[in-house]
Amino acid sequence: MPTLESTTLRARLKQNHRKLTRARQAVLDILATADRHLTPAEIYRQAKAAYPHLGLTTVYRTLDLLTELGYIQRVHTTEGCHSYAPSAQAHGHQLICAVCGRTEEFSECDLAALIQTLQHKTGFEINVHMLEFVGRCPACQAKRGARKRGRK
Amino acid sequence: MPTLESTTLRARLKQNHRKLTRARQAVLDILATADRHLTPAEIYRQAKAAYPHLGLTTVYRTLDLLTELGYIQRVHTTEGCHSYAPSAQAHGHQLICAVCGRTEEFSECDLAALIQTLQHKTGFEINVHMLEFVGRCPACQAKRGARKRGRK
DNA sequence: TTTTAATTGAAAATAATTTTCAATTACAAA
DNA sequence: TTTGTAATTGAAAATTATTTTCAATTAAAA
Repeated sequence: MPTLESTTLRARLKQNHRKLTRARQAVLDILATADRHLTPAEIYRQAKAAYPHLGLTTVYRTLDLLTELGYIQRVHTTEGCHSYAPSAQAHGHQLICAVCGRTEEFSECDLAALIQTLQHKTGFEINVHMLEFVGRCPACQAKRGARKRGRK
Repeated sequence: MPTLESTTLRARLKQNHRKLTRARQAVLDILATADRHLTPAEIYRQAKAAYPHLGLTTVYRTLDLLTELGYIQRVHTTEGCHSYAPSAQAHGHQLICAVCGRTEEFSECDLAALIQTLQHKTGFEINVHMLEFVGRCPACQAKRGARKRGRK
């Protein structure tokens, strides 16, 4: 189970003859402490504050790398899939707050029975699944009061 | 439950003071008969064959419209979310073939228990969920023989 | 028909992402 | 430590995807 800690990452990189550079470190630091999903542009802006020499191209490249290694993952929303969040667990399921964008991971998902049924019914061989829940985090519920109140 | 049939669509559009134009019809026809997810560019190319006057801008606009009305839906894959498939069912869960891109819908998904548990554990209020399975459709399994054979 | 608001497509504008390439840097080996 | 080298970088250019603008057209209500 990969974490965003850099000692672990350094070792993982070494295996692949890759380096832990200041640029990568800066991108990593932002995502490691983020509790919401961030777009490449947001990550760039924040990481550049800590390491002003950073370029946007490198952010894109680093995001690809960290995704490949499983340290982070893309977050899908109804609008699109242009932001990233750390993936602490291997499984990578997400709870996403529609109000503030905060993401939280969970790993328990008992889909085995459903997968069995679907494989039988459709003949598909199922290898991967993606499961995300969207709603409101506790903080955002508190902020705006009870559901359905104050429409628009 | 909306279908891609145009009489139904015409009525839906009329409610909103909108028109069923030849351009919209052309886009619709492509998606209605598609059994795999298609990008805006692919839809444009195919629909233009039937209606050469069609413009790409209109394809984008029509995709937005049909999505709003629930006739089609965006398909999310690990690479991105830039393609669309008809959504016959209200619920909109998908089975996606990683080889040929074919999509099939299913509606049964018993997530109630999981949602309960997660709401309890995390305090999130869950409103929406997205569930997709990726694997190989029957045809693609047949084509390449048993799993794991012929690596690369 | 006639009228009118909705819709269109071409072109331009914008936004997002990738490629190119010479300069720099992390790190293994001496 | 220094040194050699492959990996990495950032700026700029190129590419791709999407949206906006706007005058002309069209579907459908009257």
